[in-house]
Amino acid sequence: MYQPTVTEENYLKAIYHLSNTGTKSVNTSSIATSMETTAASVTDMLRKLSDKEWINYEKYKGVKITRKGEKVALGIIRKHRLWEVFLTNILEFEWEEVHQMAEELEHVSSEELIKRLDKFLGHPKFDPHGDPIPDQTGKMESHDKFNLSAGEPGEKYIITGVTDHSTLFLKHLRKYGLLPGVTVSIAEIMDYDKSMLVKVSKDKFHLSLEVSKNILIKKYVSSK
Amino acid sequence: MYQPTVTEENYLKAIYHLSNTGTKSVNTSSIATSMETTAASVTDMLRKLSDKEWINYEKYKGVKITRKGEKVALGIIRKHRLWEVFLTNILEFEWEEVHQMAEELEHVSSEELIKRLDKFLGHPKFDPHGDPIPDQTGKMESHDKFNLSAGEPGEKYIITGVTDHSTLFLKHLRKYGLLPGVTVSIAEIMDYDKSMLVKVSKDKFHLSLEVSKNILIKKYVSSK
DNA sequence: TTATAAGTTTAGACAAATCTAAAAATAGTA
DNA sequence: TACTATTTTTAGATTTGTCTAAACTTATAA
Repeated sequence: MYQPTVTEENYLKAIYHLSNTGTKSVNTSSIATSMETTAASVTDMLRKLSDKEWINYEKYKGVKITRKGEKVALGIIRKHRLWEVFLTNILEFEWEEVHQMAEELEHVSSEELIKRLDKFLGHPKFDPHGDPIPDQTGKMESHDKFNLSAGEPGEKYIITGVTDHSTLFLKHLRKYGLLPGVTVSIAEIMDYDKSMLVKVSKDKFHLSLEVSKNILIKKYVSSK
Repeated sequence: MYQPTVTEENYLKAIYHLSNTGTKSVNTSSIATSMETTAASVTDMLRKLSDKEWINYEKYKGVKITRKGEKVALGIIRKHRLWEVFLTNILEFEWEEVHQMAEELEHVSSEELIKRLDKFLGHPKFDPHGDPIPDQTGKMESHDKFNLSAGEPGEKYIITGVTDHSTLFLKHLRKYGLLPGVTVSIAEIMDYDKSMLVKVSKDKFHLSLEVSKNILIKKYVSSK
């Protein structure tokens, strides 16, 4: 068993996310893009990760994360999301401010620290952006989320998360009060540009497709 | 203005501590010892730190930290000690467990994070080991501490800190309940080996010189 | 005051993570 | 199918922080 370096942890996290989010296969250039580095650097790192059995890698054939690698990635993601909860709930940061800090805090190594932090925070199941927090074994909730852009006029939904985590987008949503847990109902969808009119408590907003595509929702059901 | 690397931060912290704690000048080998590295590595680093104006360094002449360097060091020490308070007071770690975790947390860069952590903790003036926490400008309390080994029989003192921060020593002290804030009175000092009999609330303990030398105290004065 | 010891610096090398430029392999298309 | 474009890998360098071994300074002592 090897102890991953900070860089290796970041690569594994990126590969994990690309494996689970994107539709296309995880190739060298997609990793390079997400890590903001060159394809050559990625190739070097893939060999290292493969040597340590965190990924299966064959030259020119792309990458598949192993069970071991997934365990490392989920550990980092767990830390990241727990620290995000700490930063918003305890230190009262806004949800768009916490990502960068959590990127650093996630690499603090102590397992006992994260165990106690989890307990202190009351074992939260979701981070401030609605992303599920893996438990110590790597398991996490994943209620069937779908895009607000796929919602239907007249229906009521609860916001459960976002797919764009950029500061700019999160700030934009907060302006409308469109946060996880909030109830929205779709008043109208425009045929022309697929933009929609939504009702949030007493306010009505016009959301572009660009925006609605990046909001995750679940069906509204009264009582829980 | 440069942004120090983690390694540079650790060197500056070590140099700051050697400048303020030890009696002898800060030379290459003392830094090497405290950083657990070789003299050659230290020489390389001293040139870098000097280039960035965090120290004044002349070959073969030793090192003096600059105002700028001191500011960096005090920033790290502030973070370290605030995180130690967080780990003991909020996450309920024991005082001998927190040092290693704080060594990692101190390098998390956000100034705003540390500002909010400080506020959340109630602007503590001392860490769990009794060491003063610098404020944002680098100022800190420094009430005239002295060694328990220099105390006098019949006198009453309050423990204010320790000079040995090792886990082993801290665990040892906790066994006796010898923590910062606790009142001790010296019942007797043995001529032969300078060991002492001390009273802590209702218990009496025998402390070797080795131990009493590493406990910091101040005179007891009733009411504050 | 000269010899030796102790401490410090230089020289040269290495590992990790990165880069650019060139070569090789794969994919897309006429 | 064969040519071209895209993607990926290799080769060779660079930077940071480290090392060992040798050379050099300063301190100590006969």
